[in-house]
Amino acid sequence: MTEKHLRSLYSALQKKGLRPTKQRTCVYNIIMSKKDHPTADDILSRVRENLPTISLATVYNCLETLVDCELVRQVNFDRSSTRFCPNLTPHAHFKCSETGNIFDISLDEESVRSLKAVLPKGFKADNFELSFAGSTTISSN
Amino acid sequence: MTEKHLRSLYSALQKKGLRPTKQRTCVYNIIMSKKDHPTADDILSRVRENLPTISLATVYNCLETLVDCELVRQVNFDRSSTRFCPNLTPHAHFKCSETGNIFDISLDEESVRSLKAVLPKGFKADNFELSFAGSTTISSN
DNA sequence: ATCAATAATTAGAATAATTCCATTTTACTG
DNA sequence: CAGTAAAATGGAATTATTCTAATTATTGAT
Repeated sequence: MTEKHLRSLYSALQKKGLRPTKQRTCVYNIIMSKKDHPTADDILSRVRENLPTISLATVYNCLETLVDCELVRQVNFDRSSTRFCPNLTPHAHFKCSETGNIFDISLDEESVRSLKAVLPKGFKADNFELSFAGSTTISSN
Repeated sequence: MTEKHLRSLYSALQKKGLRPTKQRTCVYNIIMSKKDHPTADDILSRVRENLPTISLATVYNCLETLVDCELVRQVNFDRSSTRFCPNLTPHAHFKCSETGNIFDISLDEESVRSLKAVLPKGFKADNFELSFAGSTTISSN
């Protein structure tokens, strides 16, 4: 599993002529190893368990690279810090107003189609973001 | 028209025991008088044409009040400054990657229903945000 | 393997948007 | 119109992020 991820990472980096440094590898592994939505700060502290001297600037650099390579996704909720998401399948997000927990809501092809169908002629979307806020009885996933 | 807005403003404020100050009134009028998506800074400079001494902090305070009273809506695109939107009907946003222009995309009831239908059992949404980024042949509205 | 060239990391300073705070001003109530 | 509570103000503080200049690591060629 980590092997598979390593290969995706290396080939995606190579495609752009970027180097597979230990910082990039570690940041990527950390994100892939837990299906949540950590902030750059969260990632910094998780990564520091393996690379105690990594800097926040590097974490930001690595994250930017990984997002550019489409290996991870960026999620924003209002003005709070950007979160990062290992889930590359089409999905929406739900944020519980009480707990702050964030859930991935998977979208089937039909939903994605009907989503994009709201756009009138003349608009071509490269990407979309759909997020909900509310309450849930689900504790976590 | 401004008369109608004034009445909505006053009654919404009254409902919460808040005072209709000239700053709040002016910020509200400015937002309602142009169907775009200004930032707090944009609003500051527009409002200063009428109230030259208003401060940015007050603009932020007024905007917070207006959002709480559900008289205007807040829109966030990634990490850029929050924008404010006079359109209270259900709609999505489209941001043109080339020009930065933001368009309201109106949603009929059916679309809103199918949007909310993506939520599994156990999730109850108070609100949602749907935004697209891409390119468009439409210049502006 | 070694070296130069280039890319990446680092720490800390800088920036941008927003919020906080202490003081002054304003609006409502009696 | 006086007193009180709310709101406005200017500036400092905060938060998330980006920039900068110096150091270190990686890669490709010898």
